[in-house]
Amino acid sequence: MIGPHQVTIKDIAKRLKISVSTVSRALRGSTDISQDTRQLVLAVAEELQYSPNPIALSLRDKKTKVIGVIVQEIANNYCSSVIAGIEDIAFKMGYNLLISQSHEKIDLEILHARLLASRRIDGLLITISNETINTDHLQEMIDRGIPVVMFDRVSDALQTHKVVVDDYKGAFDATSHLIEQGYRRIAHLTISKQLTITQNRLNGYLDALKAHRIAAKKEWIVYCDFEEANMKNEIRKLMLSKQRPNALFSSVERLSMLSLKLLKEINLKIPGDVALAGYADNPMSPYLNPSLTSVCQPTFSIGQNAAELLIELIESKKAEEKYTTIKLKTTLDVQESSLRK
Amino acid sequence: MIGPHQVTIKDIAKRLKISVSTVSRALRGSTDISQDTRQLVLAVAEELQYSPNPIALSLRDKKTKVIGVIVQEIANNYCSSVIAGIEDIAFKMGYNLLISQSHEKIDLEILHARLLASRRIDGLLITISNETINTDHLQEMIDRGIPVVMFDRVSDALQTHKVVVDDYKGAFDATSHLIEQGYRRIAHLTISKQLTITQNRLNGYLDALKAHRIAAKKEWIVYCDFEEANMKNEIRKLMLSKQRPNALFSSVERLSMLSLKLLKEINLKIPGDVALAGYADNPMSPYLNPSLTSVCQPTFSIGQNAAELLIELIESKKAEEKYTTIKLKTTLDVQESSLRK
DNA sequence: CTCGTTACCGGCAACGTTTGCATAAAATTA
DNA sequence: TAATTTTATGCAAACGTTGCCGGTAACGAG
Repeated sequence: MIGPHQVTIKDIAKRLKISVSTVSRALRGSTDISQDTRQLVLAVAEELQYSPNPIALSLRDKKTKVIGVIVQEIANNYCSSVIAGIEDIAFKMGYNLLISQSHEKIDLEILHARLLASRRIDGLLITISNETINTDHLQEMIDRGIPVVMFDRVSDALQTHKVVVDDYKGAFDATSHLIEQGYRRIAHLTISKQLTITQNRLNGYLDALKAHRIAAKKEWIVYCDFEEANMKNEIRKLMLSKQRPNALFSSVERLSMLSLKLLKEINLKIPGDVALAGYADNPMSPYLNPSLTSVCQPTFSIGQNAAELLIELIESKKAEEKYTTIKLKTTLDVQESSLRK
Repeated sequence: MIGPHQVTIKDIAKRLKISVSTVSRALRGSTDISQDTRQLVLAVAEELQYSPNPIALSLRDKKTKVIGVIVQEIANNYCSSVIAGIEDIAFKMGYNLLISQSHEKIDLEILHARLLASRRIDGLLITISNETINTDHLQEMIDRGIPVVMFDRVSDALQTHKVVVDDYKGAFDATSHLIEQGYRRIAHLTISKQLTITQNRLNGYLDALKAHRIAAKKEWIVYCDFEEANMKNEIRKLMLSKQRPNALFSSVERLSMLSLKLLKEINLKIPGDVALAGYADNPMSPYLNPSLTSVCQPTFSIGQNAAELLIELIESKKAEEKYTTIKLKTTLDVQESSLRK
């Protein structure tokens, strides 16, 4: 086994009996150097398989070429697909990714933000946890000079670039579709009240009802937390109530999937007894039983856009005075679960 | 906006008019310091929100507390779930993750390995691409002092810790199950010949046939590459042949899913015309139409085990002389797609 | 009163790299 | 040939941190 010594600029210098500064200049192509020595240095560097130590560079330049990413769960179709989009751009621009999970907990989100900051990341991409109301920890990042770009679950409280989808329209279209298929007793399954994203989806749902002169019912707007047991309970309670709805529109993938599971468990026919439509990012949705009508998000593109905005922010020295919010389109993939009864 | 100056040990020293070494000692709890100054330093550190610069530490200690991970695709149920397991352990042990994708290309795999090495990662976790035969690039890592642990797709060529599932048994059980359900004309869909993992699965399939005195047919062992079009073509060719099989056992998730899609497209009933069983890591498999009989892998646990082995390797100074291979169990989840005809 | 011990603290070097400044040699000009 | 410019190189500092070495008081013992 060869010694694990990483070859440095000093090794090259020693070998050629010249100074490290000369080697450095030769390597980075300064004009201030003779052709002869440049060739020599390059040759030895090649021979020794020299690669510059980014740690040393980081210490000097206070740039790490690393982007932090905080998501709720890596093992989640939406998140992993967005990350793939982020990685696509980051790799092309010479950045690496440091990925952390908040597991939907504000405490973990804050902890990881601090941890990433202490790692001296150049910028942060984040979709906030469902517990997150206060965004001081993110403002703190920005104040420390670490730009932040939000995607998916964003917060109005924070002034920065954001990448979202048109949540309102996605919900409006899905609900309208259910109505057009003849369903008028439509319930809405959703999560935490404080997220902008779920508020927008709720509004899309409500406005679609209103547009078709259907009165909304308070009992049919069901808030769940992220526990699977709780979600199932809420859905069960709703579906066993006297005045039960004949269609469900769910605002997040987990609720869409759990509805499908639970309705089968309690022997309700889909769409015979209850129609189903919801946000979902599972590529297998069209192959479920029944195939699931879903609002599809351009996840890869969301990641790409967010990464591009962030890197722009990182590399432009001047402080940004104008922040933009990119709003991408969703598509409604109509399948069996929402067809006319 | 506050200046983006990161507070250092020097700031504390200057504030208290003491030397940096004293501050350092106070911070890291050396006994060689008076209680008074220690308290003072701690107080100022708290007030200034000091956090040690890991870059500087890395430069000194040649340890980055960063683990590199190379997978084929992040946006893949198997990979993202393994990564979640890795992250679980890594976080607890104070490590961060640098994640790269090979996209099933050996060139990208080599490139990313080198890139991660130049980032001075403390260790590497990898599942190799389907193009990877030669593992010199990984041996190179080990020679440079960066321990490597392989998971899922491992290589016999490399001497190191490995974490796999019992591929042979998973395939044997699934094939046996199909036979017991009355199917005897069973084809096997798989990918690149050179992967140990697919070889083992192939052997499990073959031995299950042999155990039931069924002759294997060469034409029914179908190798596909990773192009969706190619996969579909191969399956179509197989299913439109004169002597077509009445059951398919696929060795990877993508093939399982694509079979299901394609068979529906060409109007073959599952399991009426063709039964289906295969490796799959999609939590929604039981809710597909038809629900899919699948070999399930303990993905999260694979990640945890791999991370534990790697960190052990990193933190034990002594060179390892014995490498272990952890083999985890799979479970066969029987669903509609493989039921008796 | 002197010597040795102890407790506490500062200085310096090192990790790998870049860069401004100084300097020597070479080339150019007067 | 002397003066000046150009070219090529070396030196040292800096980034933030730790560890070794050395030094200075205060203190107790003889």
